[in-house]
Amino acid sequence: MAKTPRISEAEWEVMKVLWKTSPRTANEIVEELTGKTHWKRETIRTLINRLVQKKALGFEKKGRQYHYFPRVTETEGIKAEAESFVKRIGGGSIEPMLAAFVEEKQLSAEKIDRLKRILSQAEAADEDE
Amino acid sequence: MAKTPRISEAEWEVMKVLWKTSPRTANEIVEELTGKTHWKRETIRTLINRLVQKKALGFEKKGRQYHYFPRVTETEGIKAEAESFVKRIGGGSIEPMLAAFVEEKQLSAEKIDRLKRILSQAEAADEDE
DNA sequence: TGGTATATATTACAGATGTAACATTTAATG
DNA sequence: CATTAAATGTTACATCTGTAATATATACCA
Repeated sequence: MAKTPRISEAEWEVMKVLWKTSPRTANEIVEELTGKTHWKRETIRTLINRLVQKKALGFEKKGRQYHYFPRVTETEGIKAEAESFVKRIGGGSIEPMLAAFVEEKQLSAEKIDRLKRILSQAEAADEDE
Repeated sequence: MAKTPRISEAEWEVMKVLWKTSPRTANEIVEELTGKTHWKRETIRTLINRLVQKKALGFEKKGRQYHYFPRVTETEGIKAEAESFVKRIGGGSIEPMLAAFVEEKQLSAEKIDRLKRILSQAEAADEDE
């Protein structure tokens, strides 16, 4: 798989729309984002175009309209962000990060369980080596 | 506390040096980073100056030299990054992130334990509400 | 005290990002 | 077929980042 392109913060909002449902036309994307953001149509169009250039989005021409779809999966996107985060904090502790998650209440009981399981696996693998 | 300023990727490397030991002179910072990076002295000086402007660093004049020190703690820095990460992925799952950590082998058994404990606490708090 | 070495300060410049305006193409309608 | 409305495409411009080069101030030595 090719390297996940670097997706900026504003561009991410566009990706999220398409990760939810795709393909979608530019207008549909604009509609979804107007209300969530204060961006003008043309701003959103610029973001879409940049994402196409970066090959994070693809499109299919249907008559006069383009139907956009992601070429990077949400999981790939998140993983790339996570890696950049890890690289950045380097040796730093990741506890403040988990703490931030907790504060933001991003963690349902179910999610917590899944995370614990991931950690347990890591622990087991650790012992192996 | 004032808002943590936004610290770029390259700037983070400078912060990390000072989080390890501070205060330090520009030359000491340069010395530490030469070898780790390929940056020229002047590049590093630029980063330092920008960080001072952003108030992420402070300094004390000692004769001709400045002695720099962080005005943002490492924990604050990590927390800010984490928040930006959370905000970015929004509803997305954080599992790929933990998976990335695991892959990067950033997690010692001890760390894993601490993380599990944080998760357990979150779980408990969850039940409370 | 004037020159030199060494710090710091100013300026540079290209690419990425946020945020749009303006221009062009083309499908649909009269 | 000509006009228009709606897509898409091109250009803009300020700020932030990465990556330096050049200029200036100043402490110390001769």
